[in-house]
Amino acid sequence: MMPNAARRSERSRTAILDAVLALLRESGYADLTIEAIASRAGVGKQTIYRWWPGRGAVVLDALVEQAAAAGPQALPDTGDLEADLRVVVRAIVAELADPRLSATTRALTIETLSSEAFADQMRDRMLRPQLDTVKDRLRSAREAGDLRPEVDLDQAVELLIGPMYHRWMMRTGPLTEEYADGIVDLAMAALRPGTAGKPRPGTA
Amino acid sequence: MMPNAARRSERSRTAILDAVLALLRESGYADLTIEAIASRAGVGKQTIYRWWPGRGAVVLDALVEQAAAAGPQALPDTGDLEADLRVVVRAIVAELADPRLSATTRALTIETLSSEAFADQMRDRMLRPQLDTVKDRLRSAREAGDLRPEVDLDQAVELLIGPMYHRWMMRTGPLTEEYADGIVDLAMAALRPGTAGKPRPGTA
Amino acid sequence: MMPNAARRSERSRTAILDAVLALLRESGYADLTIEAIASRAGVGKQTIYRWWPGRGAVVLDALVEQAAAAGPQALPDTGDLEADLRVVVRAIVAELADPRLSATTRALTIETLSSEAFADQMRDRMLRPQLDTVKDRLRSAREAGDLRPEVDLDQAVELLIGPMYHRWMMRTGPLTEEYADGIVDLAMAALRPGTAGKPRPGTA
Amino acid sequence: MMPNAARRSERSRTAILDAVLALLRESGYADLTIEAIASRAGVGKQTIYRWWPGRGAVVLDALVEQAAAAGPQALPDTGDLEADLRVVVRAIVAELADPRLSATTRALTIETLSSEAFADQMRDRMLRPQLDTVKDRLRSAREAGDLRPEVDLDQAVELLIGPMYHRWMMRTGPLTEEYADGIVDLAMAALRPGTAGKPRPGTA
DNA sequence: CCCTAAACGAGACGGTACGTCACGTCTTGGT
DNA sequence: ACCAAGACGTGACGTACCGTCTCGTTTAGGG
Repeated sequence: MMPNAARRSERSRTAILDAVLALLRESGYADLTIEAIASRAGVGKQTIYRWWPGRGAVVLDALVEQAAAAGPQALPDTGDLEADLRVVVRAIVAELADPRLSATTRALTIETLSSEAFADQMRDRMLRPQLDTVKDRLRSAREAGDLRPEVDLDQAVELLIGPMYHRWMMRTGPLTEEYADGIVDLAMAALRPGTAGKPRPGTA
Repeated sequence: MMPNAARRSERSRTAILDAVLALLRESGYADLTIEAIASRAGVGKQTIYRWWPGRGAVVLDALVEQAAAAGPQALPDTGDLEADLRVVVRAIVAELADPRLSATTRALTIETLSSEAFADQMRDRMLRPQLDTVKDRLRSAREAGDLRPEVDLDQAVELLIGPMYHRWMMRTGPLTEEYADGIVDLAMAALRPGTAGKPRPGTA
Repeated sequence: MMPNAARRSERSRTAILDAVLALLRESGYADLTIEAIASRAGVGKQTIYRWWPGRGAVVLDALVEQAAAAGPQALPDTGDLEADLRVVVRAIVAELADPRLSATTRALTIETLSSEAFADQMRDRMLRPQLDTVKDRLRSAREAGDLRPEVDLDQAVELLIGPMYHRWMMRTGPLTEEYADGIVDLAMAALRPGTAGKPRPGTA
Repeated sequence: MMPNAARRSERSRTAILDAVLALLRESGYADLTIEAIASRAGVGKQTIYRWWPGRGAVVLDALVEQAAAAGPQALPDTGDLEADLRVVVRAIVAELADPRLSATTRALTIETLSSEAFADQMRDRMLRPQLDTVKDRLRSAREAGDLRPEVDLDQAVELLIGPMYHRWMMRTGPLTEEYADGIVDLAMAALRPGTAGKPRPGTA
């Protein structure tokens, strides 16, 4: 019933994942059918269904593989938090602004919205590693006293990331370097210690 | 070639949009086929294809109609910016946390990611009106001196909205009232005047 | 309920019948839809349905009109039966051999096979007049003693006509002048008096 | 592009042809849709379209199969040509007179008139085998001296068959046993040797 | 000569069937 | 045994016409 993973053909596995990346690049997620993958990979459809539950899973594997091949991208830690964040945020904005590069992100997001099971996989295998690099940098900043100690690090990461993705998805504005810097400015204002976290009782 | 809108049957239009809402409620976006809509509405498929280019467009119309029927929801302006924002943000978080309510948002987001044409429609007809209510509140806050005057209002809105949507989509954490308040705290810290905008040269 | 024939638009009637003939000539019976006729004639579909029960009836009217316009074609009566028959048979074979001319016959035959009501109309309004000219010639031949008196004239006509139509429909052989003459030879052998009608009792 | 006939499912093929025959029996050719066949056969539409170009072709196969199953019907050769022909002609007339039996012939004739490709198939696979049995009998009659040697056998066959089909299609008269005998009488008069083939110069 | 009821063009409508596409499963050699 | 190849049942797609049903707009005859 369950296939024997030991006998799995590495040739097929690689051909399939390569085909997925090629087709994503060429035609976009909407035209990415299982039959197209099988045909492009020179593989039987059953060989795909044997090892993956569906389209989303194959795509995720393909992209994780791709990310792994690119090697782990570390975050600079120059001691200057704002400068370091500027680097990441600019990089992400640049990637989202490039239709070629963001096509895969688009695909993953669609699948994430379509399937809870996929969403969990996606989060743990693709997203979390990326977010954690930022989170680690913020943690070291907190230890250095560059961060208000009471802020939740996860929320802080999302404060940086969320607005960019929102603008990218909804096309509510340009994705430029100036925009990236604006994001960092706002985020730094929110995170920098100097400001009283909650001067609520009697401000005005 | 182009159908004559003057002769359009209001009965059919209404039946179709109602059917879409009913089916969305009952079965979700994945099971929402044109044939199911036509059948449920007691309408020929051609009548759908005559007036809408595809599934996404019908759904968008249905939801816009629904939103319009609910009447324009204004934002409170009590004079206390933070309190007012807390109301909206909590409301949005609550809606996203409810699987029933957020199903349609999920559908629209998928369609937005799938089609540029749809994305533009979606932005202008659904999203912008909602974002503008927040933007208006921020503008009045700026005039009241409750906002650093140099912040871009669009970026400020996205600073509030983006993180929530990101967490909702990527399931990176709980969508609770505490979380909503955390968002508002961070955003207020970023926007509140007291803080120097860019104390970059020589941080502390 | 029933339309008032007195108010009927002659312009429309003519345009419709002309459109039928034009479309039959250009595209054949299979592509002859009511919508195509209406569009070509610059007429509303309802105007067709108001005056005719269906496609077959319009086509029949169009072809009857066409035949009437061509005027009544008489059969020669030179006194030489065989020669006279040769003229008709050759003419019919020539018409059937021409794809252009036989297209309408093809259309009528299809409709005849499809609808009994149409078959009766077709027989009485198109076919009978043609067959009767042959039958009349045979009758005068009988009176002249050129025909075995006991043969049934209807069967005799069909003996001439039937084989041609069969070969035309089923494409069992060429439709040439030699073939036409062969038909006439056989038929004359069957009809000519000299032969004993039924020499059955003791022939061999 | 072309399906691999070796992998074809015999089960499906049989179910489809059986469904065609059943539906033809029950509802006639006009109601015989591909969807009805697929549904009745418990088969996907694509399985029909994979192996046949259209409705006519499936029907032809079904009827050829049916005819083959019934076994090859030979023609009697009692030595008495007229008696033997009377048997076939009466049988054909009887079949044409029965609306149930002739419905399929009607269907095939419509399709034959509609498509040249079908016409060729129809002729070679259904009609020719039937006509050849008659032709064979006539050939043996010629060798026995019961036939004028100069008559073309194909024309002779059509002389027998054509009139019947014409009367059946055009409903120009009753299809009775008397009629069948009349056909045979006329045909025998045309074919029997005693008569001079062409006494044309100087008739009498 | 005008008025009004009809017939008209246009085409939207609820349907049915079309022929195609991709799904996920099943089957058949081949290696 | 796993594989490529691809046939299979399923179901939705978007299109073409069906015959019916409004819509204004001619248009022709009876007052």
